[in-house]
Amino acid sequence: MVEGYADRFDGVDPAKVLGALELMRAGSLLIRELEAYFASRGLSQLRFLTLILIDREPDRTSLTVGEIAERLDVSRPVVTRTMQGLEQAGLIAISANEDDARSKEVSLTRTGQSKLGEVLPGYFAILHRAMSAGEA
Amino acid sequence: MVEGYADRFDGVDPAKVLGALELMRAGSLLIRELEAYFASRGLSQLRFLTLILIDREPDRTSLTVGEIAERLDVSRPVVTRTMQGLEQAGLIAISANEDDARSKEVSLTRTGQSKLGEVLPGYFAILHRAMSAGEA
DNA sequence: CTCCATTAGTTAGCATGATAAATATATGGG
DNA sequence: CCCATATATTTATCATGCTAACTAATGGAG
Repeated sequence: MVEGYADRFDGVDPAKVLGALELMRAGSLLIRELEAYFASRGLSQLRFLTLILIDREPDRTSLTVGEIAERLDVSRPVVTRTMQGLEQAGLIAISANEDDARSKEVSLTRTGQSKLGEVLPGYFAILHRAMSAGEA
Repeated sequence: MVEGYADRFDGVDPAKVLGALELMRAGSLLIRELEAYFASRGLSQLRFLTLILIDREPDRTSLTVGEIAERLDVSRPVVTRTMQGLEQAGLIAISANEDDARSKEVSLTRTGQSKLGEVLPGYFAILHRAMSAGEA
């Protein structure tokens, strides 16, 4: 279908257009697969990535809402909402920042650490398989 | 960051994991860029793809809600909602199917055809540029 | 012919992304 | 010291995807 259109525009290479469409498709499918995996374990991609991020932070055991938003490249309100869910699930603890009362520190609970360890192997397995199988 | 984890799981190739992460990242960025482009023209990806789909259908000038859902791989309720918006915007017309009163035929209006022609070059330009520049 | 399972579409409600505006705290110039 | 501005987070609202449940129409078995 693309060729019929692409012919009509200068400087457009149908192969590249198809590549871009394939990229979006493959990316979306992988994201969808991961969301399903996480959902079956009471998580979501963003919840999971938050846990990893705090776990892997060198020299510290907590991050602020703003830091999480920046590093995961999502808006702060989304992080706020996600943290509320994670706290209710007992996977993180939220405490005051001693130096700045505006800020909050988010750290993993033991439960959060366990959950992370429990979910990681499957996560990498899905990523690994995705690149071994379908993708171009 | 990936290596530190991947080492701990058998059969996981960090390069493939990184490739999968890059795939998701590139796909998401491209989708985001297209959504921004369409939003600036009163469309969305799904609205645009619907217009294209009807326009390119051979031998017919309309499609049903179900056909659109199936071909674009989205759920029917999403198509219903999207068609309501497109109809209000005057880009499509919805009429009864003579043979089956449950079904509806969605066709492009002149305005819809113009809008499509107006937006297509920019669309292909974005796809083309995405594959020429950033992607691995 | 009638009844019931199936099909087309819609409505209701949830999740997750965004932006704009509200709230609370910090901080620097006068 | 006080106010204006800036920063950290939250609240409110919107967009767009989903599934489940509802309505209306179809069509085949008996």
